[in-house]
Amino acid sequence: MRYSHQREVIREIISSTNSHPSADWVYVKARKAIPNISLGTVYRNLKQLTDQGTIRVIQDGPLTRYDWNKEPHDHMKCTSCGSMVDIELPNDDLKNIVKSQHNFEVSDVEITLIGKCNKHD
Amino acid sequence: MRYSHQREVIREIISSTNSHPSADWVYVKARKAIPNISLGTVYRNLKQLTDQGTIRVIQDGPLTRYDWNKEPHDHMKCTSCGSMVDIELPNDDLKNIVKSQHNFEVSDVEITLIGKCNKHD
DNA sequence: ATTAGTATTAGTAATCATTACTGTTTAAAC
DNA sequence: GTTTAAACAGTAATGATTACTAATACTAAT
Repeated sequence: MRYSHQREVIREIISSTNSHPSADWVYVKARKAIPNISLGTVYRNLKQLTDQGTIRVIQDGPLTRYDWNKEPHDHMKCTSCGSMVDIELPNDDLKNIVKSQHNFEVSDVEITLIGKCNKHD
Repeated sequence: MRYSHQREVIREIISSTNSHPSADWVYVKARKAIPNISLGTVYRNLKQLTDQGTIRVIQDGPLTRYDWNKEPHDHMKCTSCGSMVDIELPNDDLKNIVKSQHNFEVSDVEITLIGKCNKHD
């Protein structure tokens, strides 16, 4: 893939946060570096970066978010503050269950825990 | 909530399938019973049925689907045929991990297994 | 360094799913 | 039957995403 300044800026924006930003959030940030960048450019590059495995997509209900952390991990979503936090959970047991009981070959496990984080005790 | 023929038809359509249909799929089906039913009516009633707990929403990537099965359960999504199949998985271990390690009070656990189902060996 | 070729861009229009609005219809309480 | 508010059909509006197009800018070959 050919170098582009816009893509590099977008990649850096996503790499610099743990907040799993949406396309629009990236767009607002990107405009501070490149004021006339186009929203279409943001979407196109997010797709390219996803396709080449540089970032990954996570789905938060109907909202699409992006994540630089490609290590296998899951998420906790807080219903009070809306934040989505990374967490590592074991899932070998789950894989084995579906493999043995349903003959379903698992390539990926997505776990989201919904609840209240420790800020809202 | 007041009775409505439209809502009853929509509820029956969802209850009659395990395919976790989208709003549009329900709309197409509903028009066979009520040819001039409005898409807005479908959405409004899907929301009402969800709010009153008669059906539940499941998120398939950016696509919103509906499910009559309110028992706690998870889903297997086949990357070959796109089907989404119900499965019951234990998740007490996961709840305990996040409770003890992150002080995160879990109200709901959503697990989606992505892979190939037994039709595509 | 210049050129040529093509990927990428900005800007805008189009699409898709969903929600909001508005005047009309209808369930159901009196 | 009359009344009243909820629900409706039809349509417009919204928000996220994708598609289009002419101009721009990397990059490899000259």
